Amino acid sequence: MAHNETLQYIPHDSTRHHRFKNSVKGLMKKADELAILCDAKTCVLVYDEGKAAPEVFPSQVEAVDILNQFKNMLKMGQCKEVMNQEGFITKRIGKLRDQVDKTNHECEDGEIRYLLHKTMHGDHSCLVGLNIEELTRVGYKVDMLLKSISERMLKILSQAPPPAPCVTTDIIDMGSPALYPAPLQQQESRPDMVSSGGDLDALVYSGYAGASFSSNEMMQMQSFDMGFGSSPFPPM
Amino acid sequence: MAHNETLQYIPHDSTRHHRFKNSVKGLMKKADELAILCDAKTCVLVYDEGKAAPEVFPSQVEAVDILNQFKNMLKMGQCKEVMNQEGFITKRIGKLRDQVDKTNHECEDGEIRYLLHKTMHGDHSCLVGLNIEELTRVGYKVDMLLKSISERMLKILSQAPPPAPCVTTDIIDMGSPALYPAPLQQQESRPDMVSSGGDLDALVYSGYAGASFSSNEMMQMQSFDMGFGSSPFPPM
DNA sequence: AATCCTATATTTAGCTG
DNA sequence: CCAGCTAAATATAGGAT
Repeated sequence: MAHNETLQYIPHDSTRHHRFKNSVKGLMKKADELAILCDAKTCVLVYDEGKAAPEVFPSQVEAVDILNQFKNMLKMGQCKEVMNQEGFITKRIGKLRDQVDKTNHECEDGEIRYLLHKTMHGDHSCLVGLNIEELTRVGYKVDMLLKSISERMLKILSQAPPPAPCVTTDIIDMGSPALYPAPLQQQESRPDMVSSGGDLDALVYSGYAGASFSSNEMMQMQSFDMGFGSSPFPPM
Repeated sequence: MAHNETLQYIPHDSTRHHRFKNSVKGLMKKADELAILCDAKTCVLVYDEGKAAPEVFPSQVEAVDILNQFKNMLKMGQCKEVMNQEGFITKRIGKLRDQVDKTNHECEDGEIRYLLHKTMHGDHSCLVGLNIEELTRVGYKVDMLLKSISERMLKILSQAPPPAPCVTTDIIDMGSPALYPAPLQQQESRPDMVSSGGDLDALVYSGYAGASFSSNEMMQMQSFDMGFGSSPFPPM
């Protein structure tokens, strides 16, 4: 940076773009140095004005790792903030967290699955009675579900069919069982399930025409909606 | 960095720590410059070796925003990578994504809730038949649930009771209904639910002694487990 | 747009207090 | 641990290809 320049937005496009490129390069280099010299995990994201894809260091996959670590830390860190505000209970909470770690291993998954099951039916009130440990376990389960969904998205996208058939303005039908016979984990038919892939796909687009769930189940599902803000999955 | 120094881990503690501090400061300054001069959103995370809390720029809250934006972009961006690999279908996929945006608004939530409901019962095979749009909607629902859980954790932690009563090596019982009467969203009792807070709490600690769900439901829950990797919620 | 060039400004390592 | 100092190294702006 020039010594007496007033550090404000550069209006001239060419100059600004030039600067952007160089600054990003510099940032990345410094980040790399730091990571190597001090064995630090560093992550840099830079979104150019308006652009959708950011510059990323060290790489997208490593960045995601570090970002997850960060989000995880934040969740646990909320604990620490409270601690600092109320310094006198710091030690006690530390003890409790150790205790939580210990009891984590003593609990079986069954209870958590039950709580998750209830919550998915819309009964968020049942979360009210839980402590950190239990919420974490429920959260973990939910996160596994998210991962499963993400993996499905990736698989579908990487299986994108060559443009030979059936694609103009119609919605893509990658879900068609003819094109993508389900690899799937479990396929025994249960009384509360419609069979699989193709049927569901049809179901979605036909507005429930063939659905076979009870109105009781439907009510439970309706009550699941909550009004929270920003999410990796946009509300659309 | 000295010009001919071989860019490797600095073994001497004091020197390394000094370097760490200065480098972080430099990184942050550069990041700030870049953000101002080019109106870029920048985010820097640096984890010192072993330390739990990273250095963060520009701030924790802004970082979380940018990080969410990044994760969101990645999900949608997986599409782009495939596009680049198969350049000739780029335009077609672009069209399809527009179509997806359009149909997003035409679909009611009901179908998604139904799919989510099935998935939560362990039937991940039903995700196989879905396209990006639908997976995104399911993912959004799940994410709302994660948020709800996180909020509960925060609430519990910020309500951490002063160390007056009942805390030595026993697990903390913040969930006790006497201390934290449920504020709750919905409380009509349904045939498939045990009532709420206190009962559940007891349920968890007593190993299902009073649970009132069918063995059929239990089997469905058992099948929910999946084997995926890293998560903001540690497997414990 | 990407690269090279170079004078100048800024950053940094290693000390010293 | 922090702050100031200075020589040396690096980064940057602006112009040319």
